[in-house]
Amino acid sequence: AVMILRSRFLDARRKRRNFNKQATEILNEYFYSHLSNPYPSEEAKEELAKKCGITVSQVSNWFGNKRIRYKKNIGKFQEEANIYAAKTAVTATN
Amino acid sequence: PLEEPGRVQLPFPWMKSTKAHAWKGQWAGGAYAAEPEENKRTRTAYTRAQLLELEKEFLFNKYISRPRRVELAVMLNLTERHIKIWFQNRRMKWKKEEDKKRGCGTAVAGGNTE
DNA sequence: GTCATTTATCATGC
DNA sequence: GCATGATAAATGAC
Repeated sequence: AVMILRSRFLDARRKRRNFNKQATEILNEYFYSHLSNPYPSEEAKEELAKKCGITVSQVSNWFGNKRIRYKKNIGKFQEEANIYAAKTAVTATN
Repeated sequence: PLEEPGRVQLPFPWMKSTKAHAWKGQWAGGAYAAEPEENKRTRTAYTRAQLLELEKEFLFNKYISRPRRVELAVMLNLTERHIKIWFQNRRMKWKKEEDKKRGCGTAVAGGNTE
């Protein structure tokens, strides 16, 4: 009689698996090189999805989570930001 | 010579809370002051019974009429706004599910011969 | 109305 | 024990 509790219980919904490191690299690279406006267009999302081997929805999820978590605690991401900032700075000088 | 070489990323507009509640001093020169616990966005936790009724209704009608919405609001002890928004979100979810089902059998992108 | 997004919350990974 | 991806209310642009 208790089974009906927890509407989200045995749903196949929240099966999460972490993205592989390379995908995360690509997403972070885009995020930090567009920090002034980290809102990829639909086309950009498709391209990112392809490069990362994930779906467009997953790309949207990632950016949504990243934006909210970043702005909620900028300090926490400072180190990460510097790493990727340095990475993209190389290509910027050319 | 006080400029940071590593450069602190500027507080860009998107980092500001969309609701005027979270930030006070804005960004004047990089310093910002967070307003404490003003008001958090509340997220209503629908009960199982409420969700069951809403789903049942959605099975009949993807769009709910105004009179029916009033009726349902009373029956479920929710506001009309709650129900309106629930149906909007539910339609979006439904569409996503349909798109997923469709994409399987028929031709994937690449677009031609059609 | 749709729809991308914000936000809180959930479930899992590790 | 938090980091992280997914889901679902709630918001706002259009």
